[in-house]
Amino acid sequence: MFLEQSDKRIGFREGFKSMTINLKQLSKLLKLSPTTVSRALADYPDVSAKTRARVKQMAIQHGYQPNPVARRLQKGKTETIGIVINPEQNYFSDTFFIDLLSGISNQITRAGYELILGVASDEEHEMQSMRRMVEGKRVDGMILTLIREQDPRVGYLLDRDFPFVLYGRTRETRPYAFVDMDGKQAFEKACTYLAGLGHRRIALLNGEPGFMFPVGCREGYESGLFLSGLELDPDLIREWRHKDPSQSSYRWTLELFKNDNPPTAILFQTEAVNGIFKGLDELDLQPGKDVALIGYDDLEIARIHRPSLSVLRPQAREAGQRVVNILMEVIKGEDPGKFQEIHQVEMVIRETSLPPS
Amino acid sequence: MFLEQSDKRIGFREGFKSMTINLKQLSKLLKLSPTTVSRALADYPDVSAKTRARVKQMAIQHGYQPNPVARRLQKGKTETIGIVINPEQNYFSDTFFIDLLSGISNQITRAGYELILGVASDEEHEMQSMRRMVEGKRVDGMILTLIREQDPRVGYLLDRDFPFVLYGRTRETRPYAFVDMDGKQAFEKACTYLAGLGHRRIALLNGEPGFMFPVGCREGYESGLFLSGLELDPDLIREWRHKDPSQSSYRWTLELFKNDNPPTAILFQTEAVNGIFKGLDELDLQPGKDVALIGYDDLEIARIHRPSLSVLRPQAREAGQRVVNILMEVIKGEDPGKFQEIHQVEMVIRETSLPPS
DNA sequence: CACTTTTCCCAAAACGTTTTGGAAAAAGGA
DNA sequence: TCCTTTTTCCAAAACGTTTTGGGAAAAGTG
Repeated sequence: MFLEQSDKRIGFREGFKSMTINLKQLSKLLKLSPTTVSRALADYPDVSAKTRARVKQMAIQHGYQPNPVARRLQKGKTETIGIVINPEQNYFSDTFFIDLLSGISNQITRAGYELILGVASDEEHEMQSMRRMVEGKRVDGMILTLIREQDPRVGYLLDRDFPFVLYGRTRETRPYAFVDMDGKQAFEKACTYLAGLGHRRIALLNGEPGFMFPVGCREGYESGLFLSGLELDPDLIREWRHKDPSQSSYRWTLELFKNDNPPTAILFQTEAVNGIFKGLDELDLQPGKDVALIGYDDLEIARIHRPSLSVLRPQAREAGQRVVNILMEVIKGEDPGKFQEIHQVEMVIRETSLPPS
Repeated sequence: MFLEQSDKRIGFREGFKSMTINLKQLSKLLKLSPTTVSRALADYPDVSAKTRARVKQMAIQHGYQPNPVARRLQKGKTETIGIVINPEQNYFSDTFFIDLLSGISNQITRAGYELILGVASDEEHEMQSMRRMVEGKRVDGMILTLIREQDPRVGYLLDRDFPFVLYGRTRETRPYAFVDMDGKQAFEKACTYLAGLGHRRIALLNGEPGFMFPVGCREGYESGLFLSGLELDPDLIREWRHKDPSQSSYRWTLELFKNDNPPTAILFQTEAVNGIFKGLDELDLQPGKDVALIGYDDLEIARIHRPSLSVLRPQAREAGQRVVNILMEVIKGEDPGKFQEIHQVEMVIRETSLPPS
């Protein structure tokens, strides 16, 4: 059994020689038309059960897989989703992001789609990378993460009616699809929990301003204080920076305890924990004993540290899967406004959330 | 000015409406054939300078970009590179990997290619994800990372003559292309440096067995000891596990100092530093003062810790760029055996590499 | 049996490029 | 002027699918 194409290519020694069969060759083998073979494989009802079985068997035997590039051209779809990550916002130290990406990737593969990745180190390159994907017709849809309060990417995509889903939210009046964690509810829960234990001075080390996530965190924090009858003290709130989470949180921790009336508990994003530990250590304060701690994100350090860290645990993997499923609907033409999901965040109480001593 | 296609699609309200122009429409606008327009844009010499300019101007004006899917079909290339990452080997906590990915991505974009990402949580899924890319004709080449001593992926790709480049090396007799860091030389350098300071008991906390990188580390360590006239003590060598770097290194650190003749210095991969710090802390040993430390990889923690950590610093970003450049050559049909690069690793002396006290 | 319906298959077109193999027009040479 | 060479352009084919719009044969119906 030899194939037409491989004959043609004899002596064609440069590059990778594809030894795979294509539709025409397969149909010749079966003495059927390419049409019928294609339709048999796609389970169209207008091909008899017998030939369908025969076609499928032969396809498997020869390891036939339709050339995705040709299919994409014909279907007018790229079968591809784009995402742009930003290494400067050292996002990756979070297992959470890997979980998100893992959920996204699995679901995309299940749909027979591809995930293409852009890496951009600042806002301008992020936009540039996205434009290349969108205007270059390289993707059918975009996934956006690490959303800013004012995020030009969202306006850009809305303007051209291009399918996308946010992991997060932004300030934008037009309807769009998103999956977000309920940071507000999470921080409210953590805050009232600590207050319930008797803590009266609860500090918040929040994420970098300009991004949307810290906004919800702060709302939850304030609401938690309010519900517990505690007063807001601006001195107990500060933000760390993405580019040096540990350094900025370290400095702030030191400052925090210069306060006449220092806190007995801190809420923060686990990413910044190293700086806090370092600061507390320097001040001879025991984490969990002298100061209660609850972090957002269940990173490895939270589990292995002694005392182990109480955390708020977002289900990133499932969120990633939802993002993809929603994006597929939006690509099909569904109204994006219908897909706005806010996921609950679980609280995991470990050893650093005791009553004040 | 209206376009044929947009007329046809009036009322076609589902999904994203492409408002972009294609080659036929552009050539109609220019009153030229598609052939000429295509060749003008590709700078073929058989189109006059004047029309070339006219074509390019019009192309820019209408934002024409050739449809990559159509081009790929015609050219018989996917213009796409694949990579599979494994979140279980929590590789991402390393900024180093992000640097690598960043270099890879930038260079791929520069070449007009795409990077598609697979996420797989174990060896079997890694293989499966790669097979989908290769046999499904979804990529022109593969990049492999986190290489094992016996790595079935390499054999698989060699068997079908498929272009690929390793970041790392493996045990394989057939020639293949790789870019690797000189772990051996790095650890040798660190070891002789410490010995030169007067350390006589130098321990090695190595990476997970089964992977290739730790092999080089150990060779360098042993060679460093030998060059310094020190004897190898198997009690001073242990491996940590990818799935819980901190936990495993913590336990080993405690064991290590139960030794009658404990070490005065430790070589390790920075990823495992948290466990070491924790262990030393528990033993009331000061890092850098009581025990000298040199880690491999310049992570954030190494810079911000006090005392700051001396490290071996691989240039991951540049390595990533080299990987891509080499892969492009291999795809063109160059002999992979020609491309075997071993990059030097720089040593950065900070505060944890003092003479023994 | 004659007619209609259903079943099963296929030729041709289409997706949007690039490449091939000329051909017409312009320029150069005697 | 006539022939050759160079310049400039283009029609058609090709890449490998899926979809469109039938059409022939088989089955059902009276």
